[in-house]
Amino acid sequence: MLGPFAVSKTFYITTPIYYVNDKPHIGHAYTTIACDVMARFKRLDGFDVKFLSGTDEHGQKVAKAAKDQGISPQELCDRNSKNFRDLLGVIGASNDDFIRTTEERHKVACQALWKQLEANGFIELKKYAGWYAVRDEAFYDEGELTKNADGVLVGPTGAPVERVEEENYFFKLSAFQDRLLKFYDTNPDFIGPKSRFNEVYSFVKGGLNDLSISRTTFSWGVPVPGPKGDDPKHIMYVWIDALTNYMSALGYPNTSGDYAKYWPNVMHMVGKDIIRFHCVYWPAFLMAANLAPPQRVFAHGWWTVEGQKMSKSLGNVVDPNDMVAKYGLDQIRYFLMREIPFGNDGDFAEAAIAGRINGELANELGNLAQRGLGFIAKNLGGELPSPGAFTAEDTELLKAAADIIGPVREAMDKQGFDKALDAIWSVVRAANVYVDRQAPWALKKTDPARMNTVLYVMAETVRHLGILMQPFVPTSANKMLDQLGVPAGERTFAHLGYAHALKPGPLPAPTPVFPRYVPAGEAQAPKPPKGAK
RNA sequence: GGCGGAGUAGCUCAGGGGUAGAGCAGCGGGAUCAUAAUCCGUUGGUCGGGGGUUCAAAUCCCUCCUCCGCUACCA
Repeated sequence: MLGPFAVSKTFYITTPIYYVNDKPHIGHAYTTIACDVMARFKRLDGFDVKFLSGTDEHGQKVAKAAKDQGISPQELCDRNSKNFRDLLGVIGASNDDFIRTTEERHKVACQALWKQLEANGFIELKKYAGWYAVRDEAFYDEGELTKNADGVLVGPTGAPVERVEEENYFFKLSAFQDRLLKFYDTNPDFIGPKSRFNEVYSFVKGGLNDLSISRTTFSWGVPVPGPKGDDPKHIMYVWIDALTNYMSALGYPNTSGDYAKYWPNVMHMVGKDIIRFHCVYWPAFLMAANLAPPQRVFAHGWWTVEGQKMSKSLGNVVDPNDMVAKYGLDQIRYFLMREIPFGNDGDFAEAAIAGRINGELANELGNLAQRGLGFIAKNLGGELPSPGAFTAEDTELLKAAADIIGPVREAMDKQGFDKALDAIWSVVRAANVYVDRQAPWALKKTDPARMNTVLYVMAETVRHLGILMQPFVPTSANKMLDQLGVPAGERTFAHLGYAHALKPGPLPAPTPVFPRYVPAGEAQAPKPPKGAK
């Protein structure tokens, strides 16, 4: 199956904008790593890629936090936005841009979109009276309220509510039910995984209410544009502000340049908590402005920690900095992409992480490279030998390594990271079997020419694996390719296959690429070999 | 309450009318190039319970139980 992006060869991928009041944790890292893997994969596959991340900086909670700390909201945003920007570096993200909703380019884009929606007749001013919870920044219906133990009226989240009468602008979301359903029908790949598609579909089918899109009770936001400059009373409320970031970063309302190049060839990666906003509101906003909806939204799951929900009160919130320091960056990236089918929830457990690192990265892949390159270093003076004629076994392995990009690409087009790695691992395992069967250490005495061919086939297979693993473990994969002497410009998927095979000659001294992980406090002593007396 | 998903080996999961599968863990063996890694073999399951359709059901139908997601509503 061709992916939705196969036609135009540009690919725009976004993380959500992270709320500056939050502290970066493994969940943020997960979303961003998934985007980064996609972005790197598409670049290696010949796409012109733009990868965006950023921070969401408006709202009452930010204003209040700043006030509590005696600083301006902008100061607070500057400080906290940096935490997320720093995280990108920590996890090796290759983003091309970083957008902040307090930037001028974003204000311009939001106001332009607003004016377009207004001109098209989809915004109206309505008096609204309702129960408002400051803590949740949300209105609740009368029926949703309960009295808590102290007799205070609270919303479904337990947040106290107050009666508020406000004049708000509303977006006529209700007008889009049919158009959205038709859009889903004709774009069955719009939402992944499939189960989320069905949820969104049935939500829209159940009917849509108009959406309040402005606030007058606080001022930390993008001003609503009026006929003569900004409306002094209203600021835009959350989603119309937040979602627009994806277009602000393309230069909207300028529809030439990046906008023309990348929109709507975009994929939004989101957590499952914000799927409705991306799959219902966002396409509706865009349709209302005569713009094309995005091509795909993928909602990923949550991580528990050792089987428990991650929460501040449990004190088990995983700091990405700690994890990277403890296990290694590529190791964490690999674990997060490999452990679960993307879209499912997963468990961030020491035993599982160690198992993946040692069993797969160190033992199977890392050791494969090291046993081959180490052999060449020790027995052939570090010279990659010239191969002789290939046997059926040689050809079979080389072909498997060269052809696996097909299934890998197919998996990646559906964000099946685990499936892609599964496919790559079929080659890793085949290569280890090959080495055992060919036994170059035995050929050393009996048939050195054949030994040379076997070592060459090994090295060439590792070259393929190095190229294929770059999106997932960029540093380590490139280290592998360095050790094979593969030039930096010859590491894309176009260089898979025998046409770009390794040239015999001197290689740098090999060192193991994926160290084994030894849990802190555990003895370094390895378990005794099987059959040891 | 409604809609949807799930329940298969110790663990994580795949399969979806025709002899129950993979990875990990376990057990046995081989190899000794390598990060004590690798390779081969193998134990293990009346496929959530019950009923039905069928020559044949993990698979289709009914029903019940348990878990999860979305959604609605009541006081």
